[in-house]
Amino acid sequence: MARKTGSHADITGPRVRAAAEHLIAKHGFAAVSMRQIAGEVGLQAGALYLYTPDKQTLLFDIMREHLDDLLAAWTAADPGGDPVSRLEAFCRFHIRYHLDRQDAVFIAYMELRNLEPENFAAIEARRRKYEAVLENILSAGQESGAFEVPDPRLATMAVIAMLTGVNTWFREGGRLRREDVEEIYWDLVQKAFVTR
Amino acid sequence: MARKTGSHADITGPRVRAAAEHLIAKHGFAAVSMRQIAGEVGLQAGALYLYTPDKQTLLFDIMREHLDDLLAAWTAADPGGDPVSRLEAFCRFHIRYHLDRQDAVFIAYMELRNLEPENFAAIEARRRKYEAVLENILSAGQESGAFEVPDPRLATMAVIAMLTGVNTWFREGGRLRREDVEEIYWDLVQKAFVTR
DNA sequence: GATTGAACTGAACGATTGTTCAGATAATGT
DNA sequence: ACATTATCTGAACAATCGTTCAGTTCAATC
Repeated sequence: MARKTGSHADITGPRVRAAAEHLIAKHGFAAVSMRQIAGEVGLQAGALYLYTPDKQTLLFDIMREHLDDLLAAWTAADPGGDPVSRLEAFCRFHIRYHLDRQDAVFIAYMELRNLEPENFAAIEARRRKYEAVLENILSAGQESGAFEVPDPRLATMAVIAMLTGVNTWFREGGRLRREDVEEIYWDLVQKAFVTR
Repeated sequence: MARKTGSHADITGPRVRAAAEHLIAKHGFAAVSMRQIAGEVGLQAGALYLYTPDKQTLLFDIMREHLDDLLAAWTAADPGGDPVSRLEAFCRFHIRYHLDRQDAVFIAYMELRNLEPENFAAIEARRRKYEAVLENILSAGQESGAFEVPDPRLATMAVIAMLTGVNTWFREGGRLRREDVEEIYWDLVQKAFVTR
């Protein structure tokens, strides 16, 4: 038997990607087998190779797409204008976007060491690009006098780590809603940097 | 051949632990084989089972010891007294201690999902104990009026994520010394919480 | 100097890994 | 109705996995 009614590559491809993303986020790249991924989609392992050249590329594509989407989404969300409102927009955007894609975020942070050197470099370049967004906002605010930022590079890493950390504890339906979290974190960031 | 001159379990045991810690931090638990660990120590894989009942326990012991040491070290470092100086001490302690044990920290954060449920619960309990330390300091400061902390639980997670994040970018011999990092982070935390 | 026992080797085990591929199937185009 | 082709199976591959264990070796003990 083969080819169930109405099944097509356009459907199976994304399903493979989604199953891989879910399983890798849950158990880790090295701990997930091609057979597990195939099983989740209802396929035999061999069929996966119609949709990816190998396991490594499957991981790389997940991470690359995540970071490309992230950069594109910020470009669309960036309000421009003064550093203060841009910083607020960035904080709220970062929390919201990352909470919406927990699996991909987790993978992009945890599986870096499973990337081959060439792929690692490609992912790191994109991450630095995203970090540069925040660093530029902080530096601009520092120069305009709107912020007091002793070390923009360090502050960038501190804020990103803090905001991304939300993913480790936030649970839907818990004590706080997303909007509450956004609000409190922005309050912290604003107290730490915005001049009064 | 077997048993090289002067080699004893008291020496080999810690060497196995150290090799495992180093390799797991670098490549991930699932990606490291018992043969690799043994090779790093100059043993055959079978010899490892004189020092650990199985691979899972090797991982668990590394994480458990790390968190037990962390809790003991804070107990020794806690200056007591007013919330402000305790918060400062905690921030500096956390950065210093984590920078000194990058491999163990990395493992304790990244390999949670490779723990069997029972072991996971034991590790999580210790982590919550450590988080409670900071939450208690923040709550005490909030009540005494020394701090303005809108949500102590969230603030705890935010600060720990921010401080632990240092490990992802700090490099010995880089632009900043450890003392500089301590200073700047404490400045951020103090601005965010301490009442003026 | 013989005996003991801790420390380790080396080979083996069944299971599982990523990947390949010839062949089977069913939807589509003619 | 037939041929084509995209899609998938099922079996096979060499390699590697964690773990076990009978046997070897050397240091300490008597």
